[in-house]
Amino acid sequence: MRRTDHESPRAVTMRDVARAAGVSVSAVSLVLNNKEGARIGAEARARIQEAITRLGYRPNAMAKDLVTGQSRFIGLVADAIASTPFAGQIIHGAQDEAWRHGYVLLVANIEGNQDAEHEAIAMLLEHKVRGVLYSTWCHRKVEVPQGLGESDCVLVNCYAEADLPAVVPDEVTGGRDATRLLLARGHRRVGFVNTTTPSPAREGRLQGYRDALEAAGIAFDPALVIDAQPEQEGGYDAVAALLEQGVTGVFCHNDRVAMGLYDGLRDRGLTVPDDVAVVGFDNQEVIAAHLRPPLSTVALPHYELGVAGVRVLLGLDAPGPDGRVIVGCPPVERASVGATRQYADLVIDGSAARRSRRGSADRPRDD
Amino acid sequence: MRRTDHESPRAVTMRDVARAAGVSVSAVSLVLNNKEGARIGAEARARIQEAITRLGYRPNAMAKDLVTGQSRFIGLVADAIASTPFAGQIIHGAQDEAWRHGYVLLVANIEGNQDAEHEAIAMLLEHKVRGVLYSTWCHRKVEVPQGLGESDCVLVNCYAEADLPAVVPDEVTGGRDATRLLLARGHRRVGFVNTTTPSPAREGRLQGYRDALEAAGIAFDPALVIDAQPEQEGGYDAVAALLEQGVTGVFCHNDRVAMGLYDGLRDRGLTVPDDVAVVGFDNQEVIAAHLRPPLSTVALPHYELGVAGVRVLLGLDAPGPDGRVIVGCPPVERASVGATRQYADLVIDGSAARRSRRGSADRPRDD
DNA sequence: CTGAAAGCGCTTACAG
DNA sequence: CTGAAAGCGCTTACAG
Repeated sequence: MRRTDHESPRAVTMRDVARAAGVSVSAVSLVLNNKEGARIGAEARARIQEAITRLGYRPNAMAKDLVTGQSRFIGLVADAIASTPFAGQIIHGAQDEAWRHGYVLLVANIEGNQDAEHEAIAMLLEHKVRGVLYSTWCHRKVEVPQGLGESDCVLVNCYAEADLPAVVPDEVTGGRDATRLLLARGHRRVGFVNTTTPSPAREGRLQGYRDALEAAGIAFDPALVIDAQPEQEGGYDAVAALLEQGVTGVFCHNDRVAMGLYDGLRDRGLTVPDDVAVVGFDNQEVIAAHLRPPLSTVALPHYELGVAGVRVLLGLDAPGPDGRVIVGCPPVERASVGATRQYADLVIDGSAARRSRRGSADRPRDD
Repeated sequence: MRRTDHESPRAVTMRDVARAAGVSVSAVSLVLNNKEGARIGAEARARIQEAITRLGYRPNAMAKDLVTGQSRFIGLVADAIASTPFAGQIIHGAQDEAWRHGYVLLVANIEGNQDAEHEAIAMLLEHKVRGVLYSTWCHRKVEVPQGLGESDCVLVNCYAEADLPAVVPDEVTGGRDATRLLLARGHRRVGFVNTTTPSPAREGRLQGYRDALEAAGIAFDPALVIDAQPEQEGGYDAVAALLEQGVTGVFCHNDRVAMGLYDGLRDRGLTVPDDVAVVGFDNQEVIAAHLRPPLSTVALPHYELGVAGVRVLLGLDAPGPDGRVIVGCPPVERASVGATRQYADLVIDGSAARRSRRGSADRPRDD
């Protein structure tokens, strides 16, 4: 078993390189950061390069940060990295964007632990992070912890009383587009299985549902809205009430609810989409893409939320006057609403999300 | 909108504290790290404390690391943080354990991007990490990238030709325990839907299945083993062949396959567990805990893999002579095998996993 | 065109 | 019991 000696013989430093190349450390620093002004002789340059590779020199990022007075860290506090893939997508987006600008992510996971949160924030602050992204896996209102005021801070997938920039998904437009997926197939009695949990998702998606109905000239019927726990069990249990109302299409608060609904319908010998068309929310791939039939849904743009969070933090994007950046939730059409008009899943890339973010910027709400 | 000034007026430093308290910086450093030998007067100590809180002083971790010559970073390279919750659980475990020892996780996500991998490793090395955990979401053999040799390195949920310590799940015992869940209910014709993908999971779980049958005195029948793609679709498609063989219980390569199997059985009017009992693998909560009926399965110990990775890296745990640390996969019993003998899910905590890791240490295999 | 020197914020012997 | 000094590995004016 190879055991790398970590009482290493001493790391190779810039001075070693300088000595090996027969130049000063300043010269090495200059070519390393290939500074414009630096006029270093071609052969000196070559000797330096050679020494660097021969000695296997690696710059010391911390020494560099120390002297330049600013670290290249961005802190990311996440509340549930282990329970859902959602936090992972935020991290992925944040990291890609941070990297693009020479920053590195310092991730602190807070699995509902208050003490860990304090510790985590202290840790980030002691590393003199450029700023911190405070993120939640589920869109909600948060109490921003103390110490965060000492640093730049952007909220991601959450918002607060405090006057902090917040990047959040566009629940209203998402709910509207989900409903439209059904209306476009001619469904007129469209049920909505909402969550029982008060949240921006609950209020926003309901608003979107109502907006879509209104735009289609369909009167809102409260009897078609069923509150249920936002899991498979909730969807399953909602089936009876929905069928009683004679719905032909159902918009579910999330994909898990839709999965339960599928089971309930099947138990009654009904099929999707012929008897009842179904649309979910979240685009949780492991479920939505693999139900029978695959589930039409609306994607939560976690990756884009992470990207946008970093951009706001670095001052590359500015939030609206209300301090919000609203990111669109792109619809993903699959077979659960009938023959798809387009067979490929809608592409969810940066440009698409950015487009929808702008498109919905005039509609900042959902709290 | 509050915009924290990041051209900050200059961070408060130890010298500021020293000046404010009327002592030397050494004195401040001493009380800050409450060094044993340090004899600082009680009142000086008090003045220092007061100055620290009044000025809101935060130590600079990077300066500290620089002078002590060792950083408190542990690097974690993950290959798919965004696609599954699995990587998140590894990160969670690694972070908890790292934190416990005063280390902080520097996470680098590699979503299948070779270039990003090189960049990421360079980044970690330049931060002079104490070592790096190279992890995959799916247990497999990997090619360890170049630069990693420059640092201590532990493989997590993967292994390599190279002579590196590897922390991996116990696929064999997992497969055996999953099969036992069915045998214990009296099933004698037990099918196994394995994956088509060659992998330690494929070979190990099959071995476990065979071991369990043998221990129960049941002859292995190759016709009962169906290879299928490891997703819902694979499970659904396997139903016909399984029923043809007259199975009464099925062990599925993973929970997603089990989910597809449920659908296939239901389409034929069969019920779980009365007509066919089902067991999965992975314990992917969002699915397993919410199927109808909830799915018995075997948990992949991602959290514990992360913990163990850090422990091996820090030299707190030693791998076996073959360089492996094998972590157990605890069975989680739910209703899909019939009335549960114990109603609560088996607890998957550190001690349990550690126990099973030891318990299976004499059984290092699966490649 | 290149080198010597100061300094980033700390810690740790070493003097007093 | 406490302070002055050197040094961690860098960068950046500033001299030659």
